Amino acid sequence: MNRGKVTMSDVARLAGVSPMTVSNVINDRVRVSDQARERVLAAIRESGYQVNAAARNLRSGRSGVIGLAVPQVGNAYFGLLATHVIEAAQQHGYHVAIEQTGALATGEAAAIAQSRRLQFDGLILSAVEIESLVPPVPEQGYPIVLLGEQDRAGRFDHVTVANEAGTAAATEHLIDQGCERIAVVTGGDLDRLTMFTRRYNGYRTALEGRGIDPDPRLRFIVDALSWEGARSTGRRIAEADLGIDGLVVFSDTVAMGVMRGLRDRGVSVPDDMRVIGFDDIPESAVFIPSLSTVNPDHRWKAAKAVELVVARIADPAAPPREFTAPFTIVERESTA
Amino acid sequence: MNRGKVTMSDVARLAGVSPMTVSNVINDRVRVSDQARERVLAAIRESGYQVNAAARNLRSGRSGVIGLAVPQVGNAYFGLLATHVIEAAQQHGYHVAIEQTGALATGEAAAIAQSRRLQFDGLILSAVEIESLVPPVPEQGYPIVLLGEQDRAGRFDHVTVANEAGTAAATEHLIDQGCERIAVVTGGDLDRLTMFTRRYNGYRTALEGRGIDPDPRLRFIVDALSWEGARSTGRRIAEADLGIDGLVVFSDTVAMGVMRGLRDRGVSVPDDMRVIGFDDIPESAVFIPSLSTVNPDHRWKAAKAVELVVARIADPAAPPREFTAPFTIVERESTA
DNA sequence: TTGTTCGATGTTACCGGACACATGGAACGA
DNA sequence: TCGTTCCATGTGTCCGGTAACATCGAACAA
Repeated sequence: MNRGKVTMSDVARLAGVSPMTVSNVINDRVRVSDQARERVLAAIRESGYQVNAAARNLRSGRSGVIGLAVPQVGNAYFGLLATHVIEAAQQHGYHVAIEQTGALATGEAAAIAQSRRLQFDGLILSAVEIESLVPPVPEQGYPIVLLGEQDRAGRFDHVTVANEAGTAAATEHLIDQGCERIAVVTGGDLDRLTMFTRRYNGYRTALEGRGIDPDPRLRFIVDALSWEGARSTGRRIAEADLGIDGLVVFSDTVAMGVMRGLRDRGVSVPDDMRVIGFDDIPESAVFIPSLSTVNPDHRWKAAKAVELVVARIADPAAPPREFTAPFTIVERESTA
Repeated sequence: MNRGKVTMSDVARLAGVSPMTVSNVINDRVRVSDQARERVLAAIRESGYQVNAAARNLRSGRSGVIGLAVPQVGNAYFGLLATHVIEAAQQHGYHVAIEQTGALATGEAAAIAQSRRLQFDGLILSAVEIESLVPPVPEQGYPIVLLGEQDRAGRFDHVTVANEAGTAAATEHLIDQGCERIAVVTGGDLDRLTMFTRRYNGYRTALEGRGIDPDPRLRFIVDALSWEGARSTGRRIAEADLGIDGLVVFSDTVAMGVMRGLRDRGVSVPDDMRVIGFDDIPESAVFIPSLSTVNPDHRWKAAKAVELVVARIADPAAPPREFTAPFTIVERESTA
């Protein structure tokens, strides 16, 4: 049993055929006689041959790997996403390599460049700053699928979630539960049309649809996109003393941090204040109290994104497509 | 600005030098005159040249990528680990590709094979089943560093956590807080010397050290390594009605699931029962109640693992080394 | 002046596959 | 019997870099 240094020629010699026949057997390309095939397979087994991905890649121009760039792998939401993407990619015969962007425009640009450099056949980019990339995405012609975020310019395939409709439904759920002073927690600045803005708009739309006038004082921006940032925001909300009895939060992780902050100040969920999140990460069902949320079919999203990348790899010239994942409202203790 | 099809020869032609000089500039290999270097750099900028990783890899035999294989990326602990490994690898000029093993022996074997096939220069394997691999790890000679788990046969470099000592300290902390009937939650079967067994042993050792006779009825095996499995185990513990007032759990995620199960049955933490976990994932500080736990310096672990893999890539023949991460006990609400 | 040395740069071959095309023999029709 | 067709397999080349070695000119010593 040799150690990785067996080449195709070695196998060919062992099997008494030409290297090309070995290649044909491996890739199942053209018809090979059963006899030759079996001799080759035996030789492969015997020698422990493994194809050299670099060589194949160099010649064929394909690596069989698609990149997945997310802000942070440590975040529960992205971890969940990654799991599903890996599964979906497997079904298409692709391998997934995960990148981190740090939720920065520079990180996203770097991930795109890196993805090309490492010969990934395509990239699924869970972008948050794609709009602000300067120059506006230099990498035309390279298969990129945006996940989660939309691309106003329509340059990319993308799979998005029902940001507005989902948040609106969440807000309505709070209203249905009897909440009358519903606050919202969002992030970033609202000048740009980011995920934050879209979800905030969903909140407003729902209130207005029910004849409630949105109170600007009830809009809270997280101090930072971290556990601590969410927690301190929760404290701030508790201290604001604005008679808030319902809270719409743009993500489950932040919602949990906020609930923790509320708890720090003695505010009880759902007795004093009902809270609903967005994402339905697994932790949400376990948290105390368990968190009501919007579930944007993760598996569907991942499968669609992979499907789109694979299609684009096959046909780089096709017009970009857009899909929105279906969602459902999950009712749990936090809004009981 | 061409699109990724610029080769080194193109750059060379543009700069009026030979491809080799371009290569030398890029890799900073031998002395190149400042004049030539600048012309080459200008040509690279102008043409938008990017090295073809596949070609470089094929010729040099190195990819600059190290693999990180973990049971599931969706798990908070492994997500955290991945974050730190990515950071540490960056400092050594390496890129990280993440694999999933599913915590299965077959998955781990596949990850090793895959890692070689994809030309990763080395692999950091967060293994749980490495001992049961048959044949006992076929991939000698390939740089593999085990993370978290030990390797009894001493075949691999590994970075482990203080499983026994950490759990013992956790148990002692409960005793110090006044607990008298301390149960333990572990996983898998205890016949093999897995992480579960080691942590369980730490629990026993601590009890015996304090003159307490371990009661076998106070040993609970999680129903499954999932949120639901942990939760139902928590319910089971509550229903057991064994006068338990302290609980040592082998991981934070499972501890949270268990606390959720306790809560389902009306058991209050820490009033009725104190709970301590292991890992100190970020969520533990946010959970309600916040979870006391053992913190096995994640950053240190990741940095060490990367350091080991880099060293092994440099010298495959060096004798395997072993390191144990330092730990601290973090006291929070769950044991207050 | 001429030979030596040394640093900068060019030349050659090769890494390990896969594509395009060439070849050769069996099967078949006329 | 001979030419055609077709299928299985082999040959040559190239993918885009880089290691090893060759070369060339300037600086220097004798």
